[in-house]
Amino acid sequence: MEEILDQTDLRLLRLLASDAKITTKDLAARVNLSPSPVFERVKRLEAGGFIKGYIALIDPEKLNYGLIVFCNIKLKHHDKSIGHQFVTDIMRLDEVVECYNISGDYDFLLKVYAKDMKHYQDFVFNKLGSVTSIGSTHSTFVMCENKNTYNINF
Amino acid sequence: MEEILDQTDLRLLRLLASDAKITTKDLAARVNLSPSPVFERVKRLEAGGFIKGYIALIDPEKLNYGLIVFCNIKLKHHDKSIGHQFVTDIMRLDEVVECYNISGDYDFLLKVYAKDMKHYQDFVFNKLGSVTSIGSTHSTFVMCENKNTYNINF
DNA sequence: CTTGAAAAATGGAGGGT
DNA sequence: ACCCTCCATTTTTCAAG
Repeated sequence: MEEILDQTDLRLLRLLASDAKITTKDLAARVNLSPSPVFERVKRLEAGGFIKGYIALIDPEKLNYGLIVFCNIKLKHHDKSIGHQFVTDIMRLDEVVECYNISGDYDFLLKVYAKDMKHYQDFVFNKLGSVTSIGSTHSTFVMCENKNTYNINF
Repeated sequence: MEEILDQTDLRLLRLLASDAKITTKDLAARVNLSPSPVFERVKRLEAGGFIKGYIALIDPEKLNYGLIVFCNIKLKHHDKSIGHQFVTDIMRLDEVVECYNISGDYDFLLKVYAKDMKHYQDFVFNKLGSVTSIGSTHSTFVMCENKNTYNINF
């Protein structure tokens, strides 16, 4: 697999990044090629890992998940097994949509979706509360999501 | 538009949330229906705003964007026009993929993708540096992305 | 919801520059 | 190596019941 992308490949990635449902035919028209080479290029981009997958974006608010919280977490100790156990425990929690190991005062940053403050309180007390590797937490509440592109802008 | 979803609708949303390319035929098999009603349900979910769109997930690392930074921002002043100007300015920056108005010590939280530390430094000095509404910033660097589901888990 | 059928897209064969 | 033009197969899409 040759890992060099030309400008056409990049344009295809940008088009697919904003609309996974665009047809090969339309893609072809946008990059001034016929469908066949475009089809092959897209397959190459998929096989090469440039495209990790195609997903539908679901509106959380429509499903009554209106609250986004960034939850900073400090572990009790910093050995490898505790960190691994924490990640394993966190992976199971549906409310947690993202988890990052971070620099700074805290060890992990979670992005959490909750229905409301009551739900979030329940999440912190009952779910995070039973993750024994956690030392302390600090929650930052989102008042407004101003921008989310879901992909890098390259 | 009836805003009540049954279990079949929820299953369709979950299936599409993880794979936008699944065919109506396969969807139908998964929910034990024929393609036609599934097709109609999906159109209803799209029209009703439950599905906001379909996107390809691009691997940032493959495009040499290996650095994720959460950048906390404090504004100089807190009037409406300054906040609005800040959001407008931030929307233009390609490196910023997400922007949230948050509670706590800082006013905004940005998720930023950069090629490397040098690129991020340039972003902070040259791009954020020219956004005059910014008072101060605090950067948190991601060492490892442990989880990202890209959607709520409902 | 089902059947059924027209319109469109996919995915590949074969050939050209 | 890359692209094109067909074309069979599959899928989408929308009637009518």
